[in-house]
Amino acid sequence: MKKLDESLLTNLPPFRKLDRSQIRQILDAATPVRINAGDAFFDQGDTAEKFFLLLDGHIRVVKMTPDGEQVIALHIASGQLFGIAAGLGKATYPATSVAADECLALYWPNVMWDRFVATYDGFATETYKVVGERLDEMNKRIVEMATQQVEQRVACVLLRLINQAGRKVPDGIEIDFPITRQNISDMTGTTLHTVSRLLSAWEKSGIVASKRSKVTVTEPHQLVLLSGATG
Amino acid sequence: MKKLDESLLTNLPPFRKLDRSQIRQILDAATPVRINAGDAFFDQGDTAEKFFLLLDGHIRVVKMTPDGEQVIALHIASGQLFGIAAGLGKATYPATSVAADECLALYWPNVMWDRFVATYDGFATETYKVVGERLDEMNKRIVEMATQQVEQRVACVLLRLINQAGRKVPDGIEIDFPITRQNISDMTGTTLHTVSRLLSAWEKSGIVASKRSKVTVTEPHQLVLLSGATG
DNA sequence: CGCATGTTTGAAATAGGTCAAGTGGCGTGG
DNA sequence: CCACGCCACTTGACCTATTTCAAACATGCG
Repeated sequence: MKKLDESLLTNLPPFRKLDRSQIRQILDAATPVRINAGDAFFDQGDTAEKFFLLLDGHIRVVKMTPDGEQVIALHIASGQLFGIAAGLGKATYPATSVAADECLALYWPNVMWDRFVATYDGFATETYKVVGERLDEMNKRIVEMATQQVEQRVACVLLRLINQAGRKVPDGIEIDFPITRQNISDMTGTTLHTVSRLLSAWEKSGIVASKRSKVTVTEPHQLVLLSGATG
Repeated sequence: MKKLDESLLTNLPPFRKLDRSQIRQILDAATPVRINAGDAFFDQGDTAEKFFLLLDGHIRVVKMTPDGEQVIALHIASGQLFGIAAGLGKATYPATSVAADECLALYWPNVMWDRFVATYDGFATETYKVVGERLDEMNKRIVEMATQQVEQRVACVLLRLINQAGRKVPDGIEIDFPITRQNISDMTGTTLHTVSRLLSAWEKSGIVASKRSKVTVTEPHQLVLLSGATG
């Protein structure tokens, strides 16, 4: 196995305060994994034995209900830690991590978690900051689901996605990974039919453009208006 | 100010591993506060300068939307830390903490947070375990809101409440703090009318009994059935 | 080229929200 | 101690956003 390049980690929040030799140590302890779109790094309920860092690609964090329905709790973009059950005192992963596109990640065994926290200055702080942000995001979703109509929720989700995984293209901002109407409905607690109708309508008004599994927002501002300005 | 009794903290998770002298130190650094039902320890958006431990009473964690609607994110029972923005790298409190009944709490200035984490063994671990549990709970709520109908959501909330703050009474399990239909609707993303209709119906079937601002579940098992078994 | 997967769209059905009106307990102040 | 007013609660009637059902229609991969 060839050595991983140190530049992979240098600029990521959890490792920002570390020097080259520390990063070297961390990398030498890491195992790389690559998975295809649609596959999972781990499943909900699996014993949590490792924690991960996503280097490339996008992950959908999916929860399954007992009766088979699924809900997408959030997305993870490259550069972020995930599967950190270890850090939160959990024995099993609370959700499944499905690759939205081809993904490359590193992982470490859980025993390293405490070591990282103890040894590397800033690792704990930066990490729990990320946890705080996820808490916030989930909070916002709860509020949205509780107070807003479907149209606004879908608008919010698209805005959030272009913020987290948007790529500038000539005619607007494109969501940088494959995403279906069904996916969007799993994020908003609605049906693919309703999402389809909404996107069709928005496409007619020139707010979005979409192909199969691909969405581009052409008029973000219009979408903000539709979203009820909650973000 | 008279000295606080050490037994207050001895059996709470964050302090479980500490000895008497350590607990003494912690208590000596704490300030007690008492607030009335309906008042708030802090408001959403306030600069986060302290973190709290609830000794007695029940708190509603409330988020306000820009347009004045409110959503109850979760409840906090006595013995739990709250307002721990500090530990998650946040500069302001993300929600308002309203007392559901008369509340007694201790607080410490934020600077103590890092000290606690560094000095007291087990404090960080136990605390982040609590964060993990809240994440879980929020997750569950998101899934519920996304997949279940109002009736099931309300059933779930009642079950959760009797778990977290239930008190055995002759005719069932009572929620140990005042709670209105409006409160329940703020927790489930519905209207007080719908909640009222549901409770009326359940009261007719003998599943619950309720007075003004008081709910008792008489047939928890029936409620589990109605909840769709997600919990 | 054909199948699987994703998408569109109409029509019918409904859960639950909105509107409106009224009841009843309870604490306060006279 | 009583009456007043507030606040929580209830209930009916109506209305509509969204889901459900059903049926085609694209698109792209093997």
